[in-house]
Amino acid sequence: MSRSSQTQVAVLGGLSVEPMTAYALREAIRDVLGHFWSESFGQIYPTLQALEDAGHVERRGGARARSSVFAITRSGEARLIELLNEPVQESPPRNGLLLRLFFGRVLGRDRCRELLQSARDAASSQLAEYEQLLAGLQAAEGDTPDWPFIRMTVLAGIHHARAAVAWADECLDTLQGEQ
Amino acid sequence: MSRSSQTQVAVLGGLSVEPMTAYALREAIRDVLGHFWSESFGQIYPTLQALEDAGHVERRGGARARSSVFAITRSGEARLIELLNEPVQESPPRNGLLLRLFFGRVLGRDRCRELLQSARDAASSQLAEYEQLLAGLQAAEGDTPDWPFIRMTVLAGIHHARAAVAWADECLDTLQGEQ
DNA sequence: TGCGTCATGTAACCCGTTACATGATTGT
DNA sequence: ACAATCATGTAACGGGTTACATGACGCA
Repeated sequence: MSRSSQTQVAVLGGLSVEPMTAYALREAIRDVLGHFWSESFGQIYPTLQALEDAGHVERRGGARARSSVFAITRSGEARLIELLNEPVQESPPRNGLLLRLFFGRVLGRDRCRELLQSARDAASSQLAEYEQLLAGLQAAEGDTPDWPFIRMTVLAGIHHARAAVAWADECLDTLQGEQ
Repeated sequence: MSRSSQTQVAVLGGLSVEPMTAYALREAIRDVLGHFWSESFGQIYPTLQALEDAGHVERRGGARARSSVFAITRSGEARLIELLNEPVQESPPRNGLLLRLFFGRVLGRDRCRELLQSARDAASSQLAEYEQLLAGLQAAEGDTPDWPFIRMTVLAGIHHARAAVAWADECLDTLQGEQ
């Protein structure tokens, strides 16, 4: 049951690290989970409201304060565990780059080469970014109990980026011929 | 300009291969582009209607026939090229598996291991599937001008699946310790 | 005095899926 | 005759983004 609110996972998870305002929560999600998750204000505020109504989070600093800090409650922690245990549901695939390449005959070889090259460049610089991030986080969080799990998410980015670079190179090779 | 209708690319692209009914188009998209793209009936029918109104496709077999075949027109081909040349816009990331792993401390080591193992299994069998698909397509389409481009999309799947397996293995290693 | 950032929310909109209603064709 | 599949569409709904409206606080 429970209507898919994966948003609740991000929100409750964020608050499980430390209490914060909705605004700070959004920044945390953007900055920390940004590589594999995103939420907008339009989702966060209503979700927090719903979670408060359900008693899963509590508002500190006055119900009508200009700046209210939210904290996760006991029942919120239980709810988070429940949600984390629900089966992972992935969204239908929609890869604009592959869609374009598939119709490459129509698009033209040159334009395909350009697309591949810029995909390669993007993946390559992202790879460098992730590697730096990993080193930085290792220094900052290396001792916390969260570290092994944080590391996994960055590793996923690294593996993915490496694969993208190798793929683009292989494709560029096959398009190398004249004409 | 032009509101993002990536759906139009899939539809016009499909019809650029050969004329077909809306129903067949949906099957083609599911079976052929399925690894990286998806469209539902609720998208395809209105899109075809809009494209017909714009003169980009034409309906053959009677306007009110029970089974009308759509064909791309000259202006539709131009439109397709135009759309293919628009910048690739990717949707915001939303990876449910990484979201769960990130909060692995809350989820628990055992459950994380399970998630990783089933992700590994899925990727591994997908890899085998892609490799078989590549061989099959090579035999069937190896001589067509579309082949190099079709191949690229399958290669992307292969690289991605291999990376997923390697990543899951690496993560499982770090979680191997007792406790 | 005024700018930038922190902060809270809402409303409009868009994209897309699911479910439903309907009926023709084909094979057994 | 009937079941399965081909075929066409629509309506309801849900999830999510963007843009907008509003205002406090700190600082230069």
